[in-house]
Amino acid sequence: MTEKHHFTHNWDEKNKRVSVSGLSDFDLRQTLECGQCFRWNREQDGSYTGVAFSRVINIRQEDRDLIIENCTQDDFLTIWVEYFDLNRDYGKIKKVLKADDPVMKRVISFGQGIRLLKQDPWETLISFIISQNANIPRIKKCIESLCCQFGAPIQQYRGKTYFAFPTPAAIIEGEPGALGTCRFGYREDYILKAAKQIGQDGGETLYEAASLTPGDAEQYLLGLPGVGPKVAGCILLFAMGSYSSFPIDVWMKRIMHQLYGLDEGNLAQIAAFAQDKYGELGGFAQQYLFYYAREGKNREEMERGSC
DNA sequence: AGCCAGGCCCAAC
DNA sequence: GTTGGGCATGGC
Repeated sequence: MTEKHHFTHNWDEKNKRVSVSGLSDFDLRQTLECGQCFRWNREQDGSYTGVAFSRVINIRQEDRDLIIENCTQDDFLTIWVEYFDLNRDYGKIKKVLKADDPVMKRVISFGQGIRLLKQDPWETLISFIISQNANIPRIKKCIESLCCQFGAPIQQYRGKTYFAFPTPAAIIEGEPGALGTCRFGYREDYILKAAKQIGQDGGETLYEAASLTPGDAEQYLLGLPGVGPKVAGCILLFAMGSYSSFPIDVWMKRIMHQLYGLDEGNLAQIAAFAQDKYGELGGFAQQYLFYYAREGKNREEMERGSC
């Protein structure tokens, strides 16, 4: 019994273009700019070009359609359907979260088209080690630098060279001192140690962690250098399909205080509240809340700038 | 200029 | 087991 498809797709083999139509609850911009991923760049025409799983694509949305350029049908089916979580019924999820919760009704209306991307665990691990005590523009720069320095070139696309996310071996065997040019600061040591540890078995343990129970997977992740509860939560949620995971950072603390009156300093209280209120859907709730928190900041800045 | 950023580590209780 | 200071760096 396969899951029901909520979309149809066509492909143009000659032009390497795949068109997806009939999507609902999908907003490309919200999905790619809500802070879960760092390697997508918005082009002049509103499309996005990015790299995941060593493939370069350009993607744009027109109403309920997606147009994916530089993409074979095979890649669409084996990579991008899962990456963009196209088979999940987000209408149902939002309905459950909104039931008897006016807060979530408002929060979800802001990010109604967010999807949880299914990303690569190794890339997600390193990306969120980098993310600690940094802001999103800086995280993007660090990752870009890492990929340019150590990643394998994939292809020239529209005049630019795109690089794969580097393997652990590529990072370990890179030019001594090259890591320093990425400007990771104190995170550099975590990254090098993580690369050594993960590279030891070719990433096997990390990739198998996804099939453990969420609790066991979290315990494994917490043993990696530079990985604490928040980073582990992001890896579980964005790469391992643990959708009950509810990563709590400074934005989440603030917004949970603002919206639900919880104590910002009491991490355990916030976690327990989320577990109780959102349960298995915690990860989805977390993304809507995080987006709302950051959108709210952007709104304030716009308002300040205009007067 | 100075505060803050998708926190974690480690020492001191 | 909990708490708090220190932490490289750059965005804003």
